[in-house]
Amino acid sequence: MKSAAKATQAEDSTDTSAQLIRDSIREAIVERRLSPGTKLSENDVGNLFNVSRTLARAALQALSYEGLVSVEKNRGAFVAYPSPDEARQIFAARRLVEPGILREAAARMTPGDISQLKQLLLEEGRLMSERGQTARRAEIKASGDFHLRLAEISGNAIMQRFMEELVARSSLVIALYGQSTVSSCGHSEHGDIIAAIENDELDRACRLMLHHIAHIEADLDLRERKSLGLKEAFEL
Amino acid sequence: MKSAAKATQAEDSTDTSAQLIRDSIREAIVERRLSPGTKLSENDVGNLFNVSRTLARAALQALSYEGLVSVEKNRGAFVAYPSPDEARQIFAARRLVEPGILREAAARMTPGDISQLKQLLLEEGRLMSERGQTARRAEIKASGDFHLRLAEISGNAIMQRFMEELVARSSLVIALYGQSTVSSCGHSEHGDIIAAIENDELDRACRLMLHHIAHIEADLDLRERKSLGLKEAFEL
DNA sequence: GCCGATCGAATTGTATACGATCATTTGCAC
DNA sequence: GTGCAAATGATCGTATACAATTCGATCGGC
Repeated sequence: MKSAAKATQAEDSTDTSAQLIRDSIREAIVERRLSPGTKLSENDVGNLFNVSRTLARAALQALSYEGLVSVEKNRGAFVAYPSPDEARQIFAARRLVEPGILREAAARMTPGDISQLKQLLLEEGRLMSERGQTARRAEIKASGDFHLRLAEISGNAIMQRFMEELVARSSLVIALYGQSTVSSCGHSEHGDIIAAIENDELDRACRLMLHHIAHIEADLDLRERKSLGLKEAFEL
Repeated sequence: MKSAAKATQAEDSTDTSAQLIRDSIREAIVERRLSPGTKLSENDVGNLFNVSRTLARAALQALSYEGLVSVEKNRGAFVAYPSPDEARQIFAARRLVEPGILREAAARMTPGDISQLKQLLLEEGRLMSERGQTARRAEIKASGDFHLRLAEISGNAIMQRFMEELVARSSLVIALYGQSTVSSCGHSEHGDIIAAIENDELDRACRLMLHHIAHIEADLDLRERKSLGLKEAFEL
């Protein structure tokens, strides 16, 4: 069902265990079951997935390359804790590439793609009205999947992988700096973008996308949060 | 001197050996000392760098993530052999991101940056007029460095890393499908772009960049080259 | 009582070992 | 001589073992 799994499966089903572990951990990070800063010990990861440290380590290194975990020499791997500056760069990158992806996707979009995107929106809306942790997590992922699906439709595997990285890291940023309890994306904005595409208003769709990204970013409080483990924690 | 080394060094000098090996191999690929399809056995790589297979493997996996080598399950790692379709995607991605990077870079560019870029062009021109393998290799790298330097000036580390991947993979594509003996980039076009930036003609600079990329791509012969190890090789 | 040094447990860095898979070649039948 | 099958060699996948480093705790000094 999810695109990543489908792609790798179609490839050659040549998934080494390390990649499965990597995907599992990434999913956990994106769904915010793992918080930024959480230590990911090689032993613990290995035990959790019943493999040796070798594979756990490989998975962590791969995640490090995606920017989702940071490995510090001789100290271990941690779920990434993006700095405000990194956060800004992530969203700057999204502003830079998503309009272009949207244009490409719109050019190649079939009626089937559109109805599939609409169904994604429906699902997203359904999850929004639901209560509970699992619904919340599914909603987070669904809102990201909208952007990923566009990248997939654009037909450029390289941009697709890049967007996967950006969406995942965005989730981390939102987990860290997001303010409003309402989760990641303004849901209606996704619908507006689709509508604009359907009406062949490509420029408007791109503007909407930029506004959408700006809207997400505006909900962040990107101030340096020093350790906060000092007196400030009690001065309130 | 080169940006990658500087960045990692400034970071924390926390370079594990695997990363050094990865960088060495990447450099060899970009400079086309390693041809597409060359087998990179874990044993050979390990022996070459006097490390165990563990580290060699880690380096190869990292390169695989960058798309520079392809690892085939139970068969080994090979210098990537991008298909024509992949090649098109690489250049499509560059057309998509480089104008945006250029805009960002122009907005932040200092006089020092400009003179540094000009110096890069000078060096590039000098190498072009020189003869010999080493000059050719240096020229290839220098022409890529122009694009990388722009990404660096843009101040977005994420886009910078992405461009590093795109430039490296472009080098592979050119090695495979390039026709004209004259190496990768039309040198003068780099100068034109700088000139446009200096004159605050940002739109023109972006157009020039797009033309430049198109120009590189136009020099490719992106036809499927089936194995070619059959009778076709002698039918000529 | 508080601060710094030393020791120990835990964790990572790297190497080696063993089982599994794939490519090649040898040998046999036809 | 040709084609298929089994054995052989090389290479990869994964686990385990040992060395190096870090973090925390205990102990001694002030």
